[in-house]
Amino acid sequence: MNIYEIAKRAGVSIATVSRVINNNPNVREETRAKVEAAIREANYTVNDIARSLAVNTTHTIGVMTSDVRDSYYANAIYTIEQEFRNRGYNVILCNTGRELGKKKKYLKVLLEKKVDGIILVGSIFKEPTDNSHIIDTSKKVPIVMLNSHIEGNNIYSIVCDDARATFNIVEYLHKKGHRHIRYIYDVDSFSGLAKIEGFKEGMSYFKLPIDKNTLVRVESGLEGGMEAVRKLGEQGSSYTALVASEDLIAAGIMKALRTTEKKIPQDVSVIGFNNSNISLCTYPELSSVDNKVEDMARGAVKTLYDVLQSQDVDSKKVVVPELILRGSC
Amino acid sequence: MNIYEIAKRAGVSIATVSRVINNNPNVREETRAKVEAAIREANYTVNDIARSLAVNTTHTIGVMTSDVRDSYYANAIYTIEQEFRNRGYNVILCNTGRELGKKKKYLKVLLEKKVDGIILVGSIFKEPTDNSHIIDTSKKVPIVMLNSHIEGNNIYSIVCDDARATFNIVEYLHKKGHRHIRYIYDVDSFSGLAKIEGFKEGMSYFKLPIDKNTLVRVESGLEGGMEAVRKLGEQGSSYTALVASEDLIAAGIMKALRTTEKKIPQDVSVIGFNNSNISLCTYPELSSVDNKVEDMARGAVKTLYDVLQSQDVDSKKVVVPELILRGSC
DNA sequence: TTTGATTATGTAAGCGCTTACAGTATCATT
DNA sequence: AATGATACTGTAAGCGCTTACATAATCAAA
Repeated sequence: MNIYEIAKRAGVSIATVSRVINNNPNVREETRAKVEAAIREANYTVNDIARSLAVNTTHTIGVMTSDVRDSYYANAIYTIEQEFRNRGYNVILCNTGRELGKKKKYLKVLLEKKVDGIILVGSIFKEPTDNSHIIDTSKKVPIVMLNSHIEGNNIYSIVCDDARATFNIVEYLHKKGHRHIRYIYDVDSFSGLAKIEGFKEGMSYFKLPIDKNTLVRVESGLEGGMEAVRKLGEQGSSYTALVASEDLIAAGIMKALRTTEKKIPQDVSVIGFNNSNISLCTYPELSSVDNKVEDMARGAVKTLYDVLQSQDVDSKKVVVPELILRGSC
Repeated sequence: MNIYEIAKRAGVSIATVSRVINNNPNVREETRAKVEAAIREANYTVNDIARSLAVNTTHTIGVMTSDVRDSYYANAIYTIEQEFRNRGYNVILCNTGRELGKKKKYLKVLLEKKVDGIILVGSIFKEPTDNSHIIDTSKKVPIVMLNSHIEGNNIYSIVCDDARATFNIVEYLHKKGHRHIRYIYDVDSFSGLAKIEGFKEGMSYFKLPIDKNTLVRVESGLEGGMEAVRKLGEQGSSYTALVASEDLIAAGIMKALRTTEKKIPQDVSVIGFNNSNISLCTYPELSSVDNKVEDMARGAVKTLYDVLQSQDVDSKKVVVPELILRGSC
């Protein structure tokens, strides 16, 4: 079933059918009605692939992330999908994990599928300092990075000021009288590094002691938090506040602390990141940094959309995080 | 940059270029090398849109769900995406919410985009008993439903035996001596109804009292759980066990119970559904039904893939849930 | 060398659409 | 009635690929 068939049924040319489909005003009302009737009777739906080929645009956006199961990314992706759908675009979802090879392959596929643009959600890692795959891809299609940043001609980014967030946490804890603060983190992502930086800055600004035990690197997730408490116990170093790079780690910390004699928040304060719904499920409720992921997602969509409309846009935007205080500190 | 350009550069015909791109063995090694060199030099990538038009397949699957932010759905979608990617397919993500209108629109778009198949993750609701949009769509493209089911010629489904799960919960609680069990639920989804049914069956099988206060309908999420505890308090009816249709509701229940004099699990047991990571973040840890969402997702992908390969498949598969016992009961 | 089989390459049509351009109605003005 | 402007419709080319079919090259066997 195609445009020719409809044209035949309605007794008009294919150009007219096309005009009707695309709401071109230059069609007599009578003709339009005939065509629409034929479309309805034949249960015809336009072939967007053919259209895409003809007009050289797919109205499809590639969205890459390491893992949608992470609620932080899920939030971003939900918002991106909705916002783009409202603008008539669809989203191809790509879960890349952390392997560079997989990312490269996905980028290639997205180019082949002729997406109009790509949004990278999080996850530029330090290890492969090589971002050439992104640069190369950006030569063919605009790229917006959400909570990551690299320079490039057709690359735009929108980040949360994570460094400021950790700085503020330290500031807050310092004001509350904490002197022995530890930072627990998992991966060396772009935002992960920013958080570490802000944390260190805060510590030195407030003249708080910092040594090789201050930063504790662990596995991701709940397990990581529990691992952290174990490690700290082994080190024997004292602490009154633990800052985690992510809520799930923080939850793991709270869980593990329950097996010790330390009470939250009396003996130790815990603060997490991302303000996910987990922070409301723990007991006590977890203080956490709201890094405005929906705002970032909306910003990313707006930026990319504007680029696609050939409008001028800032190549970098920054959103300001907010520390949400709850029972855990 | 297209196949003609490459053909010119390599001094061959476009057919040969196409053969090289598609790994057709009938190409002399020498020729292949020339073409590959040209492709590399020109930094050419095949236009999959044109290919799709020519071969009438897109290698794209539409995946519809009400909301990826729900960790249950996120798990399903992650698995679906990965499994399909491994088979050379990409996934278009659609968050439909619960509005029928939105679902219809998405289905239309997916047909226009010529997806090879559609997976519906959860969420067939009772209210609109009208599933004609799904039936209609299935006439053009195969549909696999994950944890929902309707009859249809080109419709396949894979469900978890949720009724059995709730029955087993009641059985378990009964064995533990509980006599006053309440069921807290939010929406009337397909699986939601199955759970209710299994619950009722269990209650009557074990001769447990059931009246209009036994089932408590609430809002979704944490709020819903808290709402439930409030309602139960108002009703003044006694209870020693609360079964929630979802972990987040259960978490809300636990949270609200903390504001009362009731202790978990001493005074009241709580059991949730989905075995999400939330169940490990609460205190005590939440018992929950593992409804094998990854298994279902894998099954859905396999089914759809087999259909696309014109293989025979069962039109309905069932996976068996498992009750995971933790500290909350 | 000729032959026939086999392998490699090219030609051209077709996938379903958009759109520039041309052509035909329609109609108010002169 | 002739004219031009305006509104509507049709023709045909082109988007970048695949693939059936035709043709050309290669080579072993007779």
